[in-house]
Order: sequence, then C-alpha cells, then structure tokens
Amino acid sequence: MTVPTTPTGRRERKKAATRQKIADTALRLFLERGYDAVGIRDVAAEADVAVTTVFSHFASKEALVFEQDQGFEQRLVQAVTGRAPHEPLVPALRREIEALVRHCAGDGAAPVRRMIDASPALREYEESMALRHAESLATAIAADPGLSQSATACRTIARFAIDAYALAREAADPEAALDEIFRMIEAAWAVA
Amino acid sequence: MTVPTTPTGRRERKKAATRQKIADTALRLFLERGYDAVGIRDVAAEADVAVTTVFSHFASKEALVFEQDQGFEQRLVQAVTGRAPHEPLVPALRREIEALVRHCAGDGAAPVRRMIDASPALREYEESMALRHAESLATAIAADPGLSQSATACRTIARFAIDAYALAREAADPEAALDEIFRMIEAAWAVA
DNA sequence: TGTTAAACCCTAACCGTTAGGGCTATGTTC
DNA sequence: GAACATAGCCCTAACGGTTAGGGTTTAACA
Repeated sequence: MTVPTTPTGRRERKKAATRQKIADTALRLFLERGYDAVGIRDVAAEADVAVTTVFSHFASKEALVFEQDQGFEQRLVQAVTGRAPHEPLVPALRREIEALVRHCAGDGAAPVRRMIDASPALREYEESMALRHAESLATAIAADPGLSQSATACRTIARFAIDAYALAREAADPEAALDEIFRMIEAAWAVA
Repeated sequence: MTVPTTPTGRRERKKAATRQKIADTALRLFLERGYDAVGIRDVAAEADVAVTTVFSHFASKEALVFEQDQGFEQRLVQAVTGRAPHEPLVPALRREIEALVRHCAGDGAAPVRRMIDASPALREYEESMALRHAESLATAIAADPGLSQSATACRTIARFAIDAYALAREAADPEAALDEIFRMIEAAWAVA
C-alpha cells in the first residue's frame, strides 16, 4: 500500500535518482532565474536528460514545483483514517492542517512560496491540486464507519477543510485564522 | 459602474458584434466536433477573423466557453450588495446560488455542461474562475456596513458559498444538496 | 479636414507537450 | 550463463495555444 522508502532494485534506484535530480535541478533554476524565465528545455539540459524524460516523471512543468504532492494528500487522508478510535473528526483534521500550514509558512519554504504566489500558473495549479485532495479527503471521510453522514456532507466538510488551508496560508496571522475558520467548520459539522 | 447594454458608437457596436460572433462560432464548433478537436485557428477561420483578434477578445481558449463569466460574478456580488435592508446575508446568498445552479442544470445548458465535464482543462478553468468569484464575493461581504465580521470570516463564507455551488452542481439532487450545505453554512456564519 | 487611436490583420515565432521510433541496461527465465 | 523481455532513456519532429512586432483601415473628434 505504501511506497517503499528505499527501492529494492538497481533499476528503481536509478529511476528515483533521475526523478530527484530533475526535481532538484528544476527548483534550483526556478529560484535562481524565475519560474517563467526557465524553460523545460533548460531544465532538461541542466539535469542532463531528454525533454521526454522530464515528462515521463512529471506530468507538467508546474508539477515540478509540487513534487511532494502525493505525500501531502496521504497525510490528509491519514489524519482521518489513522486517528485514535472515537476521536472526533474535525479536531483531527484541524491538527493536520495546522501542521501543514506551519510547514508551508516555515522559513525554508519562504522562497518557494514567493515564487508560487508570483506565478498565476502555479497558483492555479496549486488550487486545482487542493481540489483533488479535497476529493480524496471526502472519500476517506465517507468511508469512516464511525461516521454516518451523507455523501454531500462529507464532500462539503472536505472542501471546507481545504478552504481553511488556503485561507490560513494567505492570512496575516495563520494561527488566528485557523482558530476562526475551524470554529465555523465545527459548527457546520455539528448540524450535518 | 455597469456596462451599457447597448454600446453608443458604431465602433463599440462593431467590436461587440465581433466578440459575439467569435464566441458563438467557437461554441458551435466545440459542440459539433468536440472541444479538443477544434483549434483556435479553426475558430478564427470560421469566424473570419485573425487569430490575434480572438485573443484580443478572450484571454484563452477556455475563456471562449465561459463567455458570461462577468455576468456571473456580478450577480453574486449584486445578491449581497443589493439585497433588501436588514435582510440576512446567508439566505440572500442561497437564493442567488440556487438560481445559478438551476440555470446550469437547465436543459439548454446540458450539452455545454457535458462538454465541460469531459474536458479537464475546462473543469480546471471553471474552478479557477469560481475562486476569483469567491474573492469578489468576499470583498462585497466585507464591505457591507450592516455586517461586522472579520475579514477572515468574510472570505471563509464566500468560499463556502462557492463550494456550495460546485457541490450542488455535481450532486444527484442539487436542490437537496443545497438544503444540506446551506444548513451547514448558516451554522458556520452564526458562530463567526 | 486632418489627426489620433482603436480594432483589426498578417507573419513568425516561443514554449509546453506529445508522438514515433530506436537504443541500452536491467531483471527474468530456461 | 545465454536468451529474452521490457523499463527507462534518447532523439527528432511536430502540434497547438499564445504572443510579439509591425502594418492598415476607419470611427471618433477637434
């Protein structure tokens, strides 16, 4: 079910190395020269691979920036499926989203965030990604045997949670914003 | 403030006519042959204009499909700013969104909806458009002198409302879904 | 009537992305 | 160990959305 952290064979190791080299090179170039000023052909040349190889590892130029997309989604789902028995849903969601917001607001991620915010294409991609995450989250919530909400309520809460993530990231005081938004989500969930 | 329904001069009339001809031609071709099977060059040729003219009227190929984008946004904002004095916010929002959902689920719009749902590019564009609308809506809500909510609460409710629109559209029974979602939104707004 | 600029045209390109087809090294089977 | 199958990579060429550059017409207006 989970991806092995260390691939077994030489082939898989080499593949993972190629992927990582491409991602690292791309991010470095993007930060050095700006996302729009770097072409896929530049990335490929600098990483010493063919253009087609880049696209065999990443579905689009934007995807190069959001390399850990999957981990992100898994954490969200895990926060729901892996929470302690009888632990209520919303606080568990909140905890995870708070961690994710902290991670994105951390110092290390600041230049990347600036880059994303400066590029409409990247912002759009990020939001579209978030919606996919909301779908996964909704599925996970709907599958929880301890909850018996309608499918609509599950999808609604999932989207609200993703909204919270997006809004908190942009807020001047992310912590306070999360407080406020999750009070609202809690109330919404209570009447569902 | 509002766009004049009938442009005054000949130049503006011709411009509007060109724009409309392009939009009509594009939609017709898209529906006839499929969105992906029709290129911008095809649209331009059939509408008897230059490719550059198409892009001087529409920012992208996707924008050709969502021609009434602006009207959409204006209606949402209007539902907030133009509601009766002392009328509560959420029911006004709900009324407008219900009307919009009905409009999109109507028979006339069915082929267009099928086309949108069949194209990832169009779906993504639509969601991104909806987020812009949420921003406008948030601004309108925040500007209401009768309300005294935090900026975060306003933006949150705006996004929730847009979520309601998206979720209801996809639901098997849009009316019932709206009922359910707006009960949640009402509760969220009450604690804001 | 002459001037200005908006709307339009054409050509040529840029850039992300994909198709087609070939090569090599890795993993597997006999 | 030899033979095979194929995953991963390469190259070239193209497609399609989008834009830059620069020219022409014509409505608007002094």
